[in-house]
Amino acid sequence: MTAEYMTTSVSSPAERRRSKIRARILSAAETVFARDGAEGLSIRRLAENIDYSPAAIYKYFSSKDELVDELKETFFELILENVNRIVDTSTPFSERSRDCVATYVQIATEKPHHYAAAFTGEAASNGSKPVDGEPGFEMSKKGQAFNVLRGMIAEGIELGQFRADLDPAVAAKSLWASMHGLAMMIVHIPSFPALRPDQPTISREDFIAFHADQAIRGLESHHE
Amino acid sequence: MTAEYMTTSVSSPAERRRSKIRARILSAAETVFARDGAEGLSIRRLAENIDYSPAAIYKYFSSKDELVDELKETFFELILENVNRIVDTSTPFSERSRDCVATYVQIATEKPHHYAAAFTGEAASNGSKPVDGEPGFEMSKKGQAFNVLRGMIAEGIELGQFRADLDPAVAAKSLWASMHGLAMMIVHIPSFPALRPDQPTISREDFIAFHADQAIRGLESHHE
DNA sequence: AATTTTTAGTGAACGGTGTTTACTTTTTGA
DNA sequence: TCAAAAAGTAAACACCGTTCACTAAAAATT
Repeated sequence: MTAEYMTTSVSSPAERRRSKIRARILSAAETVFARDGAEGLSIRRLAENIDYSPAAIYKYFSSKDELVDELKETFFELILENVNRIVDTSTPFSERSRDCVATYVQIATEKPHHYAAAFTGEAASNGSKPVDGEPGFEMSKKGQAFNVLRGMIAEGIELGQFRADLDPAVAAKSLWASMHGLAMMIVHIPSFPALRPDQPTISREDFIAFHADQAIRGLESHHE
Repeated sequence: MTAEYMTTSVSSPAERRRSKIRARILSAAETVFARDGAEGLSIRRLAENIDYSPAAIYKYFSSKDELVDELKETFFELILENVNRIVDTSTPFSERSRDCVATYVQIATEKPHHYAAAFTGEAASNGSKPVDGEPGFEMSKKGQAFNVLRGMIAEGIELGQFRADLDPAVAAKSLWASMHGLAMMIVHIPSFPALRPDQPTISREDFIAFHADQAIRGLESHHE
């Protein structure tokens, strides 16, 4: 019992083979998902794509939800990476903070199905599993992204650029909600910021910048 | 052909009977929908509730989507009514504008399934029917609600409370997106503004007020 | 090396969905 | 009264996620 961990090296050939197939399933799923979203991804069609029987998928994933959850987590990894890249630059704070939130929206725009699914699946899975010994929100990629945002706001307060009476955690949630709203709008209304397919409004890029600016303005203190 | 409209009074008994049944279907659907949302509402269970065969529904609605669309439109009617009630009060503008957007979020919170469905179904139906002679966005309840918001911002600009360089239409969309984000957060994360079922954050009501204040601040001009 | 045990993979089925088709019954209008 | 239109239905179609009983292959144990 003591030397149990010596039975295999860090991963046996069998384990490596297994996770290779898992990855192949995920990869095929990712392709379909990016094109057709969560509803368009069916276990049956997925199985057909990789020449397996539908039941075979269940040897690697306990449910479709679990499979999709992995795609979502990978997506949040992508967001986190990109946001961190902005945070770590040395551009002036006011510019950097605006870039940071705009980038968040930008990525959501590029993978709309991922973004929509990442937030619309929550209720079902969150309500039914309050498993107490879980990894926990703080360590999930989503949680990490939130912490980056909160840190940024704390920095702004220290610099005197943001109002001193702000609670960074509350302000971060508010700012996040604001960006989330724009992301969702773009995801669900393809022509946004145009309300109809036809004409006249500013470009999406400019709108994102405006919205980010607007949200950051709300946090700023006004000393002149 | 000229006196066609005299064939019946404004509505024949047959027509009244028909729309009564239609209303009965919608009413039963509304009940299920409020409890279980769009996915939980099935034509088959609905038919069972009102002692009809599933196929019978299709004599009144051409698809499930059309049925759900009517529920959504009614919901937007509710939002519009409530927002208008605030707009028409004579409280000071800065308070009134905050109340207005907070009310929007409040109603979304009270009927989460309606709100979520109203925005998550859009892409599919919007992309495939650019019927050019349509009723049009401007006259839909959603469109009217937007116009109210834009009008409010225009008023703020005239009063000198909001920045003069704002485009009311753009600012309205940004403000709307901001409120939409909070509404969606609350809808999909039941514990929001708490990120986890357990502890410590401000009350939801206070958070909504904070968020509304934050968004309006972004619009304000700073004269002192 | 032989044998047991575990794992990978499958076909068929269960219960569910939205929707269509062919059919019967009822209601309506001339 | 009688043809036409509308209301209503049972049965089927084509999907869906998931489970079950089963076989074939690989791994582990003796």
